[in-house]
Amino acid sequence: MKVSVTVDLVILTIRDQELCVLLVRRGIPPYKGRWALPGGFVEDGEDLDRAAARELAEETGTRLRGVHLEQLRTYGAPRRDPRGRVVTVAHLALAPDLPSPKAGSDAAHAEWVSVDEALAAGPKLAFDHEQILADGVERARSKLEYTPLGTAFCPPEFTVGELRRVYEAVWGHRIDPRNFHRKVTGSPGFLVDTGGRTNRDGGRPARLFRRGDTELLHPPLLRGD
Amino acid sequence: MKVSVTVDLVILTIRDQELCVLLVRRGIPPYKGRWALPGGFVEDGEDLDRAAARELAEETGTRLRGVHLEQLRTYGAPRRDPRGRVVTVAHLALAPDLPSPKAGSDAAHAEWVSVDEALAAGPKLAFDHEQILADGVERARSKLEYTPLGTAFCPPEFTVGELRRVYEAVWGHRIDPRNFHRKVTGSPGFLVDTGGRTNRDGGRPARLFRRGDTELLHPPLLRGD
DNA sequence: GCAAAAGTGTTCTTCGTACACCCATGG
DNA sequence: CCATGGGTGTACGAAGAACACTTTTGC
Repeated sequence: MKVSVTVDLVILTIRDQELCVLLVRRGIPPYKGRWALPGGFVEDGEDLDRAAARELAEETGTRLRGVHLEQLRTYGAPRRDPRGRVVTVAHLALAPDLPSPKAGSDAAHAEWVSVDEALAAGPKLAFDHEQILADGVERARSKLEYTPLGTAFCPPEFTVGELRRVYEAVWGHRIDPRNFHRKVTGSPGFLVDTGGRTNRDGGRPARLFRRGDTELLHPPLLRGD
Repeated sequence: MKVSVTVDLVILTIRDQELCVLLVRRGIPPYKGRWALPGGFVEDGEDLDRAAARELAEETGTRLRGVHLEQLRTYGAPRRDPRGRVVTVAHLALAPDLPSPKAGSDAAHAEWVSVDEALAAGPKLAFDHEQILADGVERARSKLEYTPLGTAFCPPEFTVGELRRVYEAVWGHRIDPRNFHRKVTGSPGFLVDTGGRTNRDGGRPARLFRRGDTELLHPPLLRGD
């Protein structure tokens, strides 16, 4: 049996201290007028990860510098798309706060929406995208515990305070700044001190860091909620 | 673009203190004579999880009592199957030690193979099944840390010592029996004391337990390797 | 009695949490 | 001066690691 295969993207970022997802407004049926996750068909001869990267670049209008992209899960319920059998390989992307999609670009129809708002009661999202978004958010929350992926939400150079506010936005609660500082600076391979300083956050100037090369955190940060 | 979609299964169990995977010997090209993961095409109107459950039942010849089944990852490199574009949704199953596949049954061609042997150097497996198996084993190892899924390898009633030997087989190293005992019996919702006892393991009779209803372990067991 | 496995107690150390306190800037 | 955020020190308690020790069976 032959089916169509698409990739759908859960692209997360932090804007104004809130976890946000990139959504597009559907212009044609089915689900016309509803929000949907960006995505598209896998092309001939194209690997899944490659298709996801292509869609990500098209929708955000950026190169993939510093953006984390991974496969999330595949959704293939028989009637998830009323037009026919479509299996979608969902991917999760974590991106720094990108400039808003510009009018006139490919991504003009895309908008950042607060995750809380997108998942609020009521069928706001097309297809099974509410489930996909919820799975993506849960994956992101849990990956921040045992990987250094919080840095994927930050610009190339960032302060410990900025990184902490990322974790606070994703997990939805306050973290003790003193203990967080000790934890991340003491975790080998997590952060690299650039030697630079900034006072853009106010108060005493803070050290600037780049992400380190570790993939896993030992011991993990704890959500503690 | 239309493609074929299959489900492939990484079915793990413990036999003779070793982590084993169920493999089938391919009788037709491509990769004729090589080992492969069991699997098959997703049928019309069939959900992915349902297809995986059907294949699992067919290959093991058992109902799904106590067997854990979850989606693993999707593999869709353009040339992973020389016959054409095939995307496979791999699933991971953890099963208690099942009776050996009987001659004459659907699963007569299937055999339990040690994971170490299946992943040893040299191209023993068909397609990209070596990668899929490696991903499945890694998923299983890591899930045993923070979920009570070690019990999925055990019969309905089991002793703490039997459960410990499961962890030792999966992680490949010894665990202190005294600390392990305290850890699992003290973890709320992990184990339920049936009141029964057995001396099938020799030595002092051990309490028999059933799995509890928790899905997550707080705090996790640690691999510590 | 001896071997083997179950189960308990104790000690040491590591690590998370809470919070007092000092530092360096802007206004 | 004060407010704001950066960064360090310390004390308490929970949990992991190591291991001595007792219990209950089979042989």
